[in-house]
Amino acid sequence: MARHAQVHVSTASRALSDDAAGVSTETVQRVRELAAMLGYRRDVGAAGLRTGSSRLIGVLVPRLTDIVLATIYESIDVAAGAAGYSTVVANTLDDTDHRRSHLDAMLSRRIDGVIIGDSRIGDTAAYELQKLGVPYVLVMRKLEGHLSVTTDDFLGGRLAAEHLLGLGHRRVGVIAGDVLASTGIERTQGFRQAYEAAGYPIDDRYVVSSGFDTRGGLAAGVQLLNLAEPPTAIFAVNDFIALGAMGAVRDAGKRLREDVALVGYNDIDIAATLPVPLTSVRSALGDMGRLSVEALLLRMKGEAADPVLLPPVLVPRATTVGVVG
Amino acid sequence: MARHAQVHVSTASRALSDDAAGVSTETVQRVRELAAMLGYRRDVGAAGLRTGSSRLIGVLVPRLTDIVLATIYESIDVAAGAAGYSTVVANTLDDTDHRRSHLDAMLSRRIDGVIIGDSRIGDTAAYELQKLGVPYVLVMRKLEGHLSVTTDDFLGGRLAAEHLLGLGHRRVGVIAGDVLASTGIERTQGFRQAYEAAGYPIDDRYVVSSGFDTRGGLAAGVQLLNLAEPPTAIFAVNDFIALGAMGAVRDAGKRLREDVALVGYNDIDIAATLPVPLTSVRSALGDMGRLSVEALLLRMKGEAADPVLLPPVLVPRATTVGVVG
DNA sequence: GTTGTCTGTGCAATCGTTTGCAGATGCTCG
DNA sequence: CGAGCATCTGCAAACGATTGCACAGACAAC
Repeated sequence: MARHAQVHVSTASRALSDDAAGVSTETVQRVRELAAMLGYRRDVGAAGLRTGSSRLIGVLVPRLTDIVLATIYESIDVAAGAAGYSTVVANTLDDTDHRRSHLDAMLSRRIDGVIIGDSRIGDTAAYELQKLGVPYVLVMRKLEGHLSVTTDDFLGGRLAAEHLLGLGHRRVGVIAGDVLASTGIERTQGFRQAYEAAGYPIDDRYVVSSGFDTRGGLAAGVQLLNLAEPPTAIFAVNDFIALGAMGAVRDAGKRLREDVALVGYNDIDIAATLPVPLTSVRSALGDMGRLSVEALLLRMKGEAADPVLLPPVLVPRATTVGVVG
Repeated sequence: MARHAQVHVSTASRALSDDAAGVSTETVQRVRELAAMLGYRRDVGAAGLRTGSSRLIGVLVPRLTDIVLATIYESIDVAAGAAGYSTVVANTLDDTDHRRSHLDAMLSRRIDGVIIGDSRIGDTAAYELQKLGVPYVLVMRKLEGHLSVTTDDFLGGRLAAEHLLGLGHRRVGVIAGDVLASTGIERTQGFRQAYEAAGYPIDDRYVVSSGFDTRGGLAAGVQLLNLAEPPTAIFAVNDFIALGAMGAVRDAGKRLREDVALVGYNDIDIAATLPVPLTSVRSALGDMGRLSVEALLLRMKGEAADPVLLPPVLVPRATTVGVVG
């Protein structure tokens, strides 16, 4: 241990701490130099034992292979790092057992707070944390009664609907994602209500649920295109689903836009460079991550934080319009 | 603390430990029941303080938004979890400062081992860990003199070359990725050597480096297609680069396959469902993650582990062949 | 010269575990 | 019935840091 090196005992702790109050400048300097020379590293775990804070934030996501969540996690990690916290992330695969065991592991490490990115209707994780008194914030997906930082999914769905309505599409389909995730639910609701308000209510057969990945989009796309009167446009509640739907359109021998228009959601990087660039509703993923950390830090200080609802924007591309604006 | 609840003192520790030797079955049962009732959770950090093991494995990746690395990380986390370890992942963005600070944070948490997925030529992280005596394994990218688990990138490059040679392409371009990453280097070398062996050496102007993302692929693609005699086929050393190149082909008003054939690398999920499905060299990403954990666990036990070189397979699709086999 | 204030340092307890050692209890065997 | 042994439990010392408190010394004021 560095402290036993040359100098005194545990005055070193004070010397190495941020404010270093009550220690002579001279001593501080000497201790710090020695620490640097010896390659001394404070043991965060041991410090946490005493201070009660692990300086660790847990992040729950469905899957990191979903670029959307990976992007959010990246921004969370950056923001947390800037505040002096490390993050631990867990893939819960939208599965109760995985969530349980990962959350348990996090609590065993005396996590200081949790950012939940995988909540679903009926989910108990948030309630449990509430009961345990562990600060938490929901991100991306919301849940009634819990603080969340999300985009305005309802509005996003409406934007997609207005875009397609403006292009003259009357018979449209929706690939709605997970029926228990607020994102899929609200985007679908916003979309349907806009169509209904315009006088073209969408039949339930034209709304199919799916996984949030390419595979799910493919299957759902096939199902929609196999209807007796297939839709002339499809709204996919996320870009991966849209990519899968592209595969379905191709397999059905149809052309994107001319035969079937397609709108995705989130506007991930690759949407713009695809052979047929994808129209998508853009959400500010990085902001979401950053703001969720800010909200969590407030909660960890015991202060109140307000829910956040970021406004989405539709980016028109070749899957819906001929000439890109 | 649960132990002070009803029962004895720290016999509880023994009762809760895995083998529970030297404790009566009766006591074990009683303690465990009580622990369950009280929702007691062992503090891993405090235990680590005593035992010297944090049961934490650090993982260094360039970016999690790169699906390839996210996939590897997922499998690492699963394999580590099965062995009773948690993982912490860090985005180093292929940047020295980020790597330094993240590695420092990990060492401060007394990490038990590190899996390095972002090594580049000239990188010191591996040497530093070696010097500190912290077990580590390289994954995905190799580095001379360090244990690694990778796919046979040289062979993968050769497979791509043989495929294009077989289709009659003589003037080809390569988008080589990061010049300091072994993946890009070896895939490019394998590809070039196969072409050279076939009697069609590739001019340096037809080999351009790039970032490993869509953006980089787009820029490099534009550069290749702007050559006086543009290539009839392009080998991109990863699928995201290939996606970017697709954008370049589209922007140049050319058709995929007919005008410019395209081969990617890694065969990520979306490659198959694109409007024009992408020919790609598949590597067993999940296996790579799992095997890297196995190798690391061996090293952590002080045993020797052998380097692993997984064989890639080429999957032909519409960007190179008319009818998909 | 005594008292008081202030600054800088050291002491020791504490956080939640694990673990070597010793003590207690009950059993077996001679 | 006593010695010896096995089995179970408790004690206490670590692990590496933080922090309230007390103490030492310097200096000023009265």
